[in-house]
Amino acid sequence: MTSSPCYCTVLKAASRRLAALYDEALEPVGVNIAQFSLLRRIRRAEPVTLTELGRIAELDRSTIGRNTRVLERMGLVALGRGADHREAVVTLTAAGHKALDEGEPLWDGVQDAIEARLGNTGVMELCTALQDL
Amino acid sequence: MTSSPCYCTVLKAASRRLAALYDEALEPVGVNIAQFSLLRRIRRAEPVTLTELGRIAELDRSTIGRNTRVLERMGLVALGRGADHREAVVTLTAAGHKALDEGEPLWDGVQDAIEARLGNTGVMELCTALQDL
DNA sequence: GGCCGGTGCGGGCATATACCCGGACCATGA
DNA sequence: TCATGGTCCGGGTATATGCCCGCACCGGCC
Repeated sequence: MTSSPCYCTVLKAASRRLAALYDEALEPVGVNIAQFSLLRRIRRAEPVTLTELGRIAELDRSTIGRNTRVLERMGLVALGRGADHREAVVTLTAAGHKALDEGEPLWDGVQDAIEARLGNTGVMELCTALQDL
Repeated sequence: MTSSPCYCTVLKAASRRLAALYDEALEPVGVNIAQFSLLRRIRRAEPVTLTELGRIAELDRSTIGRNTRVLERMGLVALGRGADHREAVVTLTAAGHKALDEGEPLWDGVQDAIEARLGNTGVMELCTALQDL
């Protein structure tokens, strides 16, 4: 057997390269891909608690809390308390919706570029493999 | 067109899951997969400067500098100055070699598990796609 | 020999990420 | 009612990552 590459390292490197692509495209909107993705998840689940958001995004709850607070400082989301006073409830602000609307076409551009580079089968295979990981 | 998933987000999530796998396996050695991977790169290129290491690992030079300093604090690598007094030269310590030797079989185990899960074609397709990104 | 552009490093700043812990709150059972 | 266990959040700590800036050093050119 020839020595295989470290799948984790290869994945991380590709992840960083890809993130840089998206970040550059989203630069005019003032958010990075992690923030944009989080905004989209919030829009889909809104109103949503931090714990639920963490579950959806497969992120540690404390990570979600911190990332959400960054969006709050940016004025893109609002944090409030739910009926259950333990829960922190997240909702999008008008500026948050605007950022999503402005970012969407830019994001689409990157998605299209990637699909063009990998081809339909390539994309399909990639998604299948990532899902199995 | 059905809406496609954000390739970057999917990739990052898979990357985190995978890292957790490797980290758990390497736990007895006391290093995480990022550190283990960096140690392997150092062993392959040793003696090597930080800038060169960053180029190899596709990481920002300041990132490599910091990560290497963590390994230095752990006693796994030694940092010195080269003939060119601007350069910081990295070499493995005995403890660094030991960590690599101990980690290798654990790392192999995770690699094998992944190959078993994806199958030969799956792994091949994944690597091809990641390379093209 | 001294100036000057180029190169390499480290520090500052910001975000992303995870683990652990303590405090607040809720619901249930005694 | 109230004690108990479970849930949720936030803060502390540590690593990972990138960008920018200033400092030190090197080599070539005058």
